Amino acid sequence: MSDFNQKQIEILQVAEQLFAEKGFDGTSIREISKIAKINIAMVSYYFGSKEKLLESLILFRTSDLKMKLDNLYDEKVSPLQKIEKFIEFYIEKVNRNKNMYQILNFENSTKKRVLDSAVFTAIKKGNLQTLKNIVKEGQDALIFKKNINIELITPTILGTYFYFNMNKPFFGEIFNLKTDSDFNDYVKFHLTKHIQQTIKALLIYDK
Amino acid sequence: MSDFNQKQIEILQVAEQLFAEKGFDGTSIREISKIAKINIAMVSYYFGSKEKLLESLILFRTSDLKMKLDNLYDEKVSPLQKIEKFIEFYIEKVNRNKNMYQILNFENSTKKRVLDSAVFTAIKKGNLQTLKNIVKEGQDALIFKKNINIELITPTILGTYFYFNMNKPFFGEIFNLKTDSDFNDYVKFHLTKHIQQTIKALLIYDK
DNA sequence: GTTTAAATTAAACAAATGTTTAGTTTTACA
DNA sequence: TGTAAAACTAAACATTTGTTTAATTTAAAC
Repeated sequence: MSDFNQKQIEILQVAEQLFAEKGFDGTSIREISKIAKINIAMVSYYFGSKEKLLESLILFRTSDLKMKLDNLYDEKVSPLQKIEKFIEFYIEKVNRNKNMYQILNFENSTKKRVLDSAVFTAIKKGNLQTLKNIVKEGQDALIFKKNINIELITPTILGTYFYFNMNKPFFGEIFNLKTDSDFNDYVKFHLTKHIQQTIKALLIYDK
Repeated sequence: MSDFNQKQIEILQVAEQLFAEKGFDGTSIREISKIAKINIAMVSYYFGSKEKLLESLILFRTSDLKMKLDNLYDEKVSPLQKIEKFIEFYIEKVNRNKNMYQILNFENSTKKRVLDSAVFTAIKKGNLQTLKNIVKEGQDALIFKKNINIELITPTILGTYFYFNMNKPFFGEIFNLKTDSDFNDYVKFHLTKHIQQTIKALLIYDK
C-alpha cells in the first residue's frame, strides 16, 4: 500500500490538476509549489524529482482506476442489463478520474516518457475479460449475435467519452451547456445513454 | 493561400512529427533545428517564435483537414452506403493526418494555449451538416429510425479511432500487430468495418 | 562587377527550469 | 528538558530554454 502523508497528498492533487490542464512538460515545479503553498524544494524532498512525482501520482491513483465489476454477476440480471450497467459504471468511473485519464492518455501517446504500462495493461485485460464474459452469456442466450469483435467495444465506449470531453468547447456550444454541472449532467444522462444504445445495437442488430 | 518555401515546409514537417511525438512543450527548437539540419535562429527568422511556428503549422495543415464529401451526394447510392463511405473517408482522412490531429487534440484539451478554434469549429459543423443530411435522407426513406442524436455520432466514429490509436501498444499486443504496416492495415480493414457496423446498427436497430 | 537584399551562421542573452545545498524550525520521544 | 530526526526554507546551482544580435555568406538585380 502506498503511504503518502497529508502534505504529499496535497501536492499530488495540485500536480494532478496542473498536469491534466497544461501537460507534464507544460507544468513547472514552481507552479505546483506556489498553488500547493509549499517550498519548491519540498517536491524533491518528498518525491525525489519531477518525473518521480509523476510516478508517485500514477501510483497514488492506480487503485482508483481499477474497476469493481464483480457485482455485475448477478444471476437475475439479463446480459442486456449487464451491458448497460457495465457502460454506466465505466463512464462514471472514468469521468470521476478524468484528470488522471487525461494525463495517462497523453503520456501514453508520447514517446518521451515510458510509463510502466504493465499495470494498466493488466487492468485493461481484466475489464476486457469481464466484458467478454457478459457478451458470451448474451450469445449463449441467443440475445446477442455471433461474430462480435469484443476487443473493439471498449474503444467505442471510452473513445466516444474521451472525444466528447476533448472537444468540450464545441459540444458545450452546440448543446448549450454553460456550466461544468451542465456538462457533467449531459455526460451522465445523454452521452451515457447514447453509448449504451450504440453498444446494444451493435450486439443485437444482425447485418 | 499560405505560401511557405521549401525550407519552411521542411521545418514544419519536422516540427509536426516532434510535436506529435513529444508534445509542444516537450519539444525544443534546438531539437527541431538539429533534425531539420538548420540553424536555431532560422525558426525565429522564418516564423517569429515557437508559438508562431505552431500557428504556422496549423495554418499549413488546415486545408488538409477539410474533408471533401460532396461526392457523397450521388443519387444512386443508398443512405446506408453513404454512411459507410462517410465513415471510410473520414477515418482514412484522419489516419492520414494523425500527427496533426494528435497535436490538435492535445492543444485543444490543454488550457495553456488558446488556439483559434473558429476554423475547426466551422469544419466540424460542416461535417456534422453533411452527416445530418445523410441521416435525414435515410430517415425519410424509412431506413433509419427516428430520434437519433446525430451530434454524438462523430464522437463515436472518431473517438473509437483515436482511442485505438492512443493505445497502440495495447492493441498491437492483443491483435499481434508487429509493424506499423500491420497496424495501419488493421485500421483500414477491421477497425473501419467495426465502426461502420456500429453506426449502421445504431441508425437502424430500434430499441 | 557592383550593389542590395535575403539567407545563414555562431555567439551571446536573459529568463526559466529542475535540483541541491546549507541552514533553520518544528516535532517526537526518551 | 535535551536531543535527534523530520520538516521546512531561502538561496545558489548548473542546464536548458526561447530569442536576439552582429557578422558572414549567398543570391538576385541592375
